[in-house]
Amino acid sequence: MDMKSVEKKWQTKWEKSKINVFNKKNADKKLYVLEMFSYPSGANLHVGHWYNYGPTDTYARFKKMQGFEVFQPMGFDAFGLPAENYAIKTGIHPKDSTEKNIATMETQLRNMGAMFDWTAEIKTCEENYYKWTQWLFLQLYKKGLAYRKEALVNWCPDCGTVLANEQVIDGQCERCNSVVLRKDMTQWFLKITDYAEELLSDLNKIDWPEKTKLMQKNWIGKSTGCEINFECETGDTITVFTTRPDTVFGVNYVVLAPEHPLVEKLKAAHPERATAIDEYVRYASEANDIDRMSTSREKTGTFTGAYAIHPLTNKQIPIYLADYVLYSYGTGAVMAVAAHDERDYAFATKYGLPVTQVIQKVGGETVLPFCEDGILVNSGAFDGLSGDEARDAIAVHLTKIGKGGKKVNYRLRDWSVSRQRYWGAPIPMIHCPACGVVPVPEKDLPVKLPYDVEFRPNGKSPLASNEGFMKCTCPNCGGKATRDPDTLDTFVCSSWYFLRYPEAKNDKQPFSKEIANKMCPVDVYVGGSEHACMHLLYARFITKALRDMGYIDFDEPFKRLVHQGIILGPDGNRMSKSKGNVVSPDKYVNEYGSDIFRLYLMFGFSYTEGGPWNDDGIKSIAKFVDRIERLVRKSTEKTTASHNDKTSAEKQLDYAKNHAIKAITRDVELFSFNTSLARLMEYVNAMQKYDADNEVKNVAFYKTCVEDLIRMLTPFAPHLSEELWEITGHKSSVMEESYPLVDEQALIKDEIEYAVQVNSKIKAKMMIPESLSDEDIQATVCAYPEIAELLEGKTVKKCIIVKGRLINLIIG
RNA sequence: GCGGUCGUGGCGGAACUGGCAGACGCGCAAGACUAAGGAUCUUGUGGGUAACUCCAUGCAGGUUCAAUUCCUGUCGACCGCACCA
Repeated sequence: MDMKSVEKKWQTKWEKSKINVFNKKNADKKLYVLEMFSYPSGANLHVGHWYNYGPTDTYARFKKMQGFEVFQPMGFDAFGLPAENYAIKTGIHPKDSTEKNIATMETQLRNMGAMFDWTAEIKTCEENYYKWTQWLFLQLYKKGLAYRKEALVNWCPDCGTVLANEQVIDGQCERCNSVVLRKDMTQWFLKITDYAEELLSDLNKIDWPEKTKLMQKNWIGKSTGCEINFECETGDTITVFTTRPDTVFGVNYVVLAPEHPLVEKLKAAHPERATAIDEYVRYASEANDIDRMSTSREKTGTFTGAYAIHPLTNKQIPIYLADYVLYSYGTGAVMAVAAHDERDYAFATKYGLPVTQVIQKVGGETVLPFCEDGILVNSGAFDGLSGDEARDAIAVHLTKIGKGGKKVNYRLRDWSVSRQRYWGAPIPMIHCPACGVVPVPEKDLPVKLPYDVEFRPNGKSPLASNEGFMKCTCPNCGGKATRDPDTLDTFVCSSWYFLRYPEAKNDKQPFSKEIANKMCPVDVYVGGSEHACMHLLYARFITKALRDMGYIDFDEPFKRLVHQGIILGPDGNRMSKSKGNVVSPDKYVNEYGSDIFRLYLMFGFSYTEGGPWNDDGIKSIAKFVDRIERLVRKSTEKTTASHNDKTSAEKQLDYAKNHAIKAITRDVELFSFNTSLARLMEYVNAMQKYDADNEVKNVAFYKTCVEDLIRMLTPFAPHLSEELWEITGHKSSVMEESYPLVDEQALIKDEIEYAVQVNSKIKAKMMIPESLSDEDIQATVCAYPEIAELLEGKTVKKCIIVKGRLINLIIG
């Protein structure tokens, strides 16, 4: 079969019949199947795209044949750094290169033959989309979920620009490998931390891979502990956070992060330490990410000269600065318990500070630092309590005396969304000298991204140098004002796109509440696991925020999530141009066609595992397809020899068919495409055997077997199946057929083969009638000559029967 | 360092809630049809052994009538987080 022309033929027919377009009339049976949209980076689809989209399309088609009204849209995550970097290198404008790439990728995606509903296409870089991304930002601002603050950003001194976190690889610039520095800049943040608890607890509600849920859980990083106040000699209070209030009697010193605001006051109170403090603060601020983040780095710090008062013992506690304490977590200050914390122990040992043991190991010698739970000692009234008891009792006591109390902290930080980059959605904010920060009125959206901009990096936002863009009037007072020169992180664009698809052309709203509630959440979302703590977390946050603002009624964007595995290069490494191990799908698609290529992707790998590319098997898939074609063509030949009853051969074939239907129906649901195809192959083998062995067939029965085969194959090889369906004399599309249902009757066998074990070793196999009771089975087995021989002179102590599988006789 | 996933033939990979390990396919071998076959079909194929049988799911133990599956330890690969108090 000439797959090229067959594919073209059916793609054209599908296009004409609008079979892939979602039919709103059937919305009550909707199933929203979504693949993560692509970034239009290169011109051609790579194996990863195919591996994501091909098998998922099979799932979608399968569900459609089961009667669901499937909505499977496709679009492009078109803003972002690669296009801009490419522009910096080549001078080709990001808009031009992106549009060109999209055009090519669209063609390739159409040639793939997936049932994407192209009427719902989205491109995030188009005005009719980013207008609503800006609208989203304004709603978050109104709700108090977007705010501005000074923060440290990644700064590449060689490129002279700010880098996104994703552009920093192991503390280095991904482009020039310079060590990235930290720089203070005023940035927009989204308050994802407001949703930390719900983002954590709602993980229980969603059908996602456990691994991904765990990654989000760790990323959110809830820790339950206690805040404790230390009165400082300056009259200020240092609040520390600890998960180990049970060790509070062992506090040897208090540590502030070098960025802590109290540092200035302490310095003023202790001029003799001013030089040392200044030096240390400078040292800490100059440390780059690699050094600062390394756990093996030697602890450093300096004494402030000041003391705090221990809230329970009233002892004087020295206050230190050290950069192993992070300003951005908790209160930016900790109580150091050298005896029971490895870091504090290392620091105390280095600076000759005392180490006070307050926890004793249960059953064994206590070796310091001892960081596990034990029994309290040297802790006044709390002596003898265990860890849990002590943590509770001490927290309660601290609350009573007003020196602290229980507290929950999260590791999750607010989401920094300002990018000093050109190719993104402009932040719809205006800076007015008189009124301050003023949001752009919604009626003025979109804030258009100008085309003529010098986007080569010079350390400032590219838009800042574009006067036409920057100059504006304040919507509040009408005076001269300037626009925010930054653009939004592209993850903002992709945090809500699934809401837009059902109404991609709506020019009045981003989406309507009614349709969003009907179409969403996404029923099955398929994409790579690398987005676990970025896109997938952001989308959950935005969904919850929109719900709280009353725009939608559901809590979670993606009900079920599946990650495809990664196809590696033939050498077992990740595909990369520099390694020269990139496999291009085009070569195979041209040679074998899109159906065979996707069949091979499904058959050759375990979908969620992926693995090294190997094309040995692709020919075998081509052979498999040939066999089916021959079988189908032969079945259409005129034959007069027929009979109407069901012989045992037909019963066997019927069994094989229904066995395959049952297994495939179960396995496709689990995204287990390789086993689904294995069952389909078994069925084809059974048909071949029947065809070869039976000159005289039950023609009517065989015809349904052939037609069911085509139906069963349709989601896996849609073009081929349409062609075969036509060959068997049908005028309609096979995609309008129902997926065959299991006839359970056909699966009932008169006799089942049992494995017979004696003392857990297999001794025989025998056929046993289905209907026998356990007693009868045992009697039958014991009477079987081979077994009876082994039983001679022994008694059967126990007989274990696993219905339909195995019998184990324990004798002695 | 912490957390997680995974180790099965020459290869890709199967094995539902513990129940006949190796489904399906590749490769390989033999045969058939052939002038020929890189086409097609048939048969065989975990390892050792002449055979009865024995040994096999990274390694070492344990639980069980029964372990690829559960538990403990250990080695290796991969992924995520990483001074989070």
